[in-house]
Amino acid sequence: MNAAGLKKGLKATGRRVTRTRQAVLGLLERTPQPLSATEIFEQLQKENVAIDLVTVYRTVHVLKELGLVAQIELHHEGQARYEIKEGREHHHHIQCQMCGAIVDLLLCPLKKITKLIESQTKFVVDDHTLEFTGLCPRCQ
Amino acid sequence: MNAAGLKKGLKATGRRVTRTRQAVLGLLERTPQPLSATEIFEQLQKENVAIDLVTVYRTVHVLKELGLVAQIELHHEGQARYEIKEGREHHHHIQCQMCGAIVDLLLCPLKKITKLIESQTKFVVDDHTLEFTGLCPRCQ
DNA sequence: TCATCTATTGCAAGTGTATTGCAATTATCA
DNA sequence: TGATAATTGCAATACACTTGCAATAGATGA
Repeated sequence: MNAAGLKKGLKATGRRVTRTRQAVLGLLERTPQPLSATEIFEQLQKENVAIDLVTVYRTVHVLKELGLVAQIELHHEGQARYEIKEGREHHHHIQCQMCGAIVDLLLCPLKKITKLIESQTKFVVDDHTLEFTGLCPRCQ
Repeated sequence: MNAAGLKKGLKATGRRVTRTRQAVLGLLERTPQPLSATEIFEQLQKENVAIDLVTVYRTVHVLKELGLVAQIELHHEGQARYEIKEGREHHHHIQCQMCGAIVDLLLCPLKKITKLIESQTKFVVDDHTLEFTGLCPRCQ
């Protein structure tokens, strides 16, 4: 686990290194798919890590602030998911509408398009979301 | 108002032409921005159209099924918005993170990219979401 | 026009995700 | 080790949206 990065970030912002923060970060690091707060909660329960769902929410919030974790919102899912950000390229996702599987897309095609949008709208673009849905090879 | 389209769609699916359905469609047609269910509810109240919030939700659901209205979900807004679909090109939006203003983007750059993603992931892509956030000219 | 049938509506209650207040707990540091 | 302040768990709350059911109101045929 990126314990050093976690510790450094927490210290730098006057926060404490706790069991639960380490457990949540550790779980996200060893899970390939983005997890929802509920999934984090349930998985840690299974692993006998005592943690409240409220604490999961507060923890992912902190991890986001430290830049260690990214929050993603998939199409019509009605809940946020979290994944490790540190050491990974900016990317997007595709989700199967049958089985719910989530796969990373390794390209983000929006850099050029962002320039175009800025000149068209006179906005200063700060961020974007891009998510695809469809059928995965198994569910076709 | 596209009363003909509404009537035709409703009849074709064994549904009834009601005051509330006409009122919701009419409001969406004369409002340039996408509206949330609560905003539809409040605006119709102002106009002395008696309607319950529950009915707004049920109505936009029907209008979506008829293909007359599109549901959009902006970045971190936590609520869906609805806009007229009929007669309009497929498009996306940019929202100002200061004042909340929503502006249409007149291009969708994802047709070519969709092909690429399909060959990369072996998914069959069905839909996508793409939303930008930033600062509008006034708020910069 | 009126009666009948059934879709639609409003109200109340219920879901599910996420947040907040506060007292109890625990990490940190002298 | 003991003081102090951040963190946690629990209960309550907020908010978007949905569901059950009785009352209402379109649609249809006589």
